[in-house]
Amino acid sequence: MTRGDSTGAGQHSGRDTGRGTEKGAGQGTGQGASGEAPLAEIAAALRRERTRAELSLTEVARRAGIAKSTLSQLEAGTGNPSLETLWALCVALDIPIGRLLAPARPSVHVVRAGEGAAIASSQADYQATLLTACPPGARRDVFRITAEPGHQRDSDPHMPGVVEHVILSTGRALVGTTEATVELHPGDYVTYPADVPHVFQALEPGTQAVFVSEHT
Amino acid sequence: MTRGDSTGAGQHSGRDTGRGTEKGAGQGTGQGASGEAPLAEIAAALRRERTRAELSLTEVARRAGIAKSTLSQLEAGTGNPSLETLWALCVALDIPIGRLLAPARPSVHVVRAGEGAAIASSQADYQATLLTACPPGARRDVFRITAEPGHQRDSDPHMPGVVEHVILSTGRALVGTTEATVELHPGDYVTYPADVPHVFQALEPGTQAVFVSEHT
DNA sequence: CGACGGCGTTCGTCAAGGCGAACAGTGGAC
DNA sequence: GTCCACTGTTCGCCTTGACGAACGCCGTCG
Repeated sequence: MTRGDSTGAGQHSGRDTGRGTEKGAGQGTGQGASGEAPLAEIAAALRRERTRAELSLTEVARRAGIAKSTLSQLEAGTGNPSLETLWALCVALDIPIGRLLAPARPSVHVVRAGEGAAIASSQADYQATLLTACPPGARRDVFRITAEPGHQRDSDPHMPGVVEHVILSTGRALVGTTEATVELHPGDYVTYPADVPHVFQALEPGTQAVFVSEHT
Repeated sequence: MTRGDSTGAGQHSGRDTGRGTEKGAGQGTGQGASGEAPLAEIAAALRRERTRAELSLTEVARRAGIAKSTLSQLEAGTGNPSLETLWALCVALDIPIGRLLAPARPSVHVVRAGEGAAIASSQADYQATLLTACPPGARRDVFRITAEPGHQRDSDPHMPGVVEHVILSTGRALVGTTEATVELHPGDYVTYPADVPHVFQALEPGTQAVFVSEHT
């Protein structure tokens, strides 16, 4: 790995040349585009999923058709698996690849009005901000929401993997998970996992928002 | 993998498996096929995302800190990238890693698309209106838009099948195809095909809208 | 007790992934 | 026209991932 640069053993992948760029990491909920190889996370996830399935390392290796030594090293955080290896493991564990690579990310991510990577336009009086890109295969339904203050609308957790997005149009509202609620002002954007309890509470009369629900 | 031993799967020597490319199959079931080699898909996704970002192969390779030869081979469908390589590419392209590895998931989930426009809420002071349901497999990117009146923003046709949605938050705007333009007021929603010339023209200062781009 | 079968780890070996250099095409500047 | 900067591709070389075998470690059976 990392032929030219950095340490040989280098966990840290070195090739973060692009690191410099780091444009606000648009991405919204993305996996945080952290620059280092997710070796440790892979290792942890691998072991986690394996124990969850109550399988032995040997058994998983056998099912995946890879050497157990390889799997052992992987779970130890050593090594840098190839795509085929990863794929085989995911099939063996019957999990989507993303489960290994996209660690649970229960954070609420806000893009304030005026924040976010603005996409340059040839016409200066037009601005577009990418709030979140869409993972392929995902389903996204778009709602318009009108809410009045007073009660607080609690939602029970939806199916795992559901993510919700809210862009406040007018008024004010408290939005987010019950543990991490944010006050939104017009133009603000927030996204949060919806497979945990979450809330939408209008703070002003005539509060309106655009609501996007994303089912994986 | 697909070494000598193995049980069942993966006879092909792996690498050229994908030659077929473009298996329409995938989609719904995700990786259910347990078939090998998301190679072709990686290759396609890689090139797709790269062109989407309007970057050259050389540039992406440079940002990722990998040899352009490697990237070239990857986009050609040859090779079996390591995790570090994949990760570096994802960082360089500023996309979540799952975007490359696609297939969503296994769970059979019911699609209740297009059911009922207005969704009743248990709390009367909360209203949600379903503007549009999402066709499975579609990709939707969500933008926030700020526009000032004056010029008219014309857009050239995008790729076939692209559909755009606009929900106006504040102000007024003319939106739609060049042949059928509509004036939007706050709360209004419009959708139109974007594979023909279309337009977004703010009519009031500080016009804001939520913009959803849908690639099939 | 020793033998067996399970586990996960470590050790050489070999092929394959990744690298850099050299390669062919393209478009613009002069 | 040549030169230059750039694209993406194809070639040897070499590091490194993946392999199988051997290892040490428990339980359990004979």
